Amino acid sequence: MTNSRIRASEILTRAEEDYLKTILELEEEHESVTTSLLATHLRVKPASVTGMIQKLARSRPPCLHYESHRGVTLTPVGRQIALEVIRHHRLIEQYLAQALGYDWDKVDAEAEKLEHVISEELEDRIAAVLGDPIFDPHGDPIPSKDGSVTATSRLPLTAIQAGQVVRVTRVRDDDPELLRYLAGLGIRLQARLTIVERAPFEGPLTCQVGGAETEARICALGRGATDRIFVEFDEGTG
Amino acid sequence: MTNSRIRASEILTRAEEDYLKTILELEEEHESVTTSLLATHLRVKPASVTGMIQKLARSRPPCLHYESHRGVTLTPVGRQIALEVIRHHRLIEQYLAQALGYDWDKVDAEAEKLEHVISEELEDRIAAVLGDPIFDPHGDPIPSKDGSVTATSRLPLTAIQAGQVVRVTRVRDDDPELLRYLAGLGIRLQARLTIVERAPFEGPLTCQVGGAETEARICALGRGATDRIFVEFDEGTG
DNA sequence: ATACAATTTTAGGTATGACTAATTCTCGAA
DNA sequence: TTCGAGAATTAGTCATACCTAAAATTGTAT
Repeated sequence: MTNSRIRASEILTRAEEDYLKTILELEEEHESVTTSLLATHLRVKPASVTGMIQKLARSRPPCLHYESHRGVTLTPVGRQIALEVIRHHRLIEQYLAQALGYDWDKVDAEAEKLEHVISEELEDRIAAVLGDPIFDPHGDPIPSKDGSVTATSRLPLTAIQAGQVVRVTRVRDDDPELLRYLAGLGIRLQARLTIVERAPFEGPLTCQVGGAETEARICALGRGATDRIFVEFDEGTG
Repeated sequence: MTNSRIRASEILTRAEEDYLKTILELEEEHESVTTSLLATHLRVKPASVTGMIQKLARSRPPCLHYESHRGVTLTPVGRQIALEVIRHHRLIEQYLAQALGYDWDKVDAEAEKLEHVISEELEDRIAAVLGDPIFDPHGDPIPSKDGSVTATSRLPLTAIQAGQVVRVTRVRDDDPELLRYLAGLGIRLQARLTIVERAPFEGPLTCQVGGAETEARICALGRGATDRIFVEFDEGTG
C-alpha cells in the first residue's frame, strides 16, 4: 500500500510539509537542492532525507521529481503546498509582531509550530485583520493565496561600497541572536544605512544608522551580519 | 529504556497531552475514569488506552496512578499538565472569538490543534490582550496560571421546572451543530430563559428566550440540547 | 459457588519518521 | 583511465501511537 496524497495540505504530515517548505526556500538560493543541503537545513541525517524524498516523489500526484544522486525539483503540486505553508508561516509571523507585540527575533520559532496546524479559516481571518500584508517582520514576502510572491531585494550589504546610502529591506530570519543585536543597534526594516567604511577582504563594515529624521549612530558589522542584511539604494541617493 | 518525563508540558507529545486533558475533564463528571470511557472520548480503541495509560503511569514522576482493571487518577504533576493544556485550549477559544470574530461553534476544533503548540510567551500575550479572562466562549472556566479554576453551574436545563426563569451560564462545546442551532435561536451565554412547559419523561422543554430587554421568542428544546445547557437562577426570580 | 457478559489487558502488527552502519555512486585529479 | 574522496543510498533499528484479535479479569446473577 503506497500512501497516496491528493489535495494541497490538510493531508500532509508536519514532516512532509517541512520538507516541501524547505525545498522551495532552498530552490530560491541554490541551483540544485541536494540531499545533504536539505539534511543540513532540516537538521536531520542525509539518510532520512533520502527516505522522505522518495516518499514525496512516490505520492500521487507526486510532490517532487527525483532522480538518484541528482537532486529534487518540486512539481506544481509540491510548490503549491510549499507556498501554502510559507504563507502560513509568514502571515503568522506578521500577526505575532503586529497584533501581539512580539519582537522580530521570537516570531520565527513560534510560527514554525503554528504554520502546520492553522485552518484555512484562521489563515483568512489573520490575513484580513492585517489587511492582507505582503511582507513579514523580516521583509520576506508573504505568498498570496493564489501563489504569487512579491520579488525582494537580493542585494546583500556585503555588496555595498563606502559612501553609499541604502535602506534595509530584508534580514534573514534564521538567527534570533543577530536579530536582537541588530534591533539594539537600531537596524530594522526601512532603516537607512550610510556606509562609512568598508574593510577589505570582507572585513567589518562601518555604517551610520538612522532614518532621515532620527539620530545618527555609528556601528561596525562583521560578515555574518552583512551577509544577512539585504538592502535597496535609497531613492535619490543611488 | 522507559522514557522519563519531568517538567510540565514542553516535553509531552500531543497524544500524551490529550490523554491527560481528557482524564481531567472526565474526572469532573465521572467518579471513575475507566479505559473504555477514555477510549470513547479520545476516539481510540480501549487497547490503545491501556498502552498509553501504562506509559503515563511509568513516567518519572508519574502523571497518573493506575491499577489494572480499576481506573486512573491524575497525580499532582499530571493534573498540573492537564490544567495547562486546558488553559491553553480555553484561552485560545476565547481569543479566537474575541479577537478574530470566530463563532462559538468553530473555536473548539481550532483550539484543539493550537493548544499543543503555543509557547508560554504566546499564552501570556493572549491572556494579557484579553485581560486575563476567566471564561471561554462556552462558559467553561479558564484555569489560572497557578491552576485554580472558577466553579461553574452544574445545573442542567433538564433540572428546571416550568415557570422558572434562568440565565444560561454554560453550554457544552462538543457539538458544533448544536451550537450553531442554539445561536440561531438566540440562546447564548447570559441569555435569559423562561421555562414555559416541561413535557414529562424528559420530553421537549418549551421556553421563552430573551434578555430582560430583548424580544421574546418561544422555542422547544429536546433532550440532547437541554442536557448540554447549564444555567443559574436569575437573580430575584429564583 | 459458578458461570456468563462486559470490560480490560496482552500479544502481535502497521505506519511514520527518525537513526547508524555499510555500501554504492559520481566526479575530479593524477 | 583509474582511483579516491565525498555524497547519496540501502539495509536494518528504534520509538511513538495507533490497530485487531485473543486471552484474562471483574462483577453480577443464578
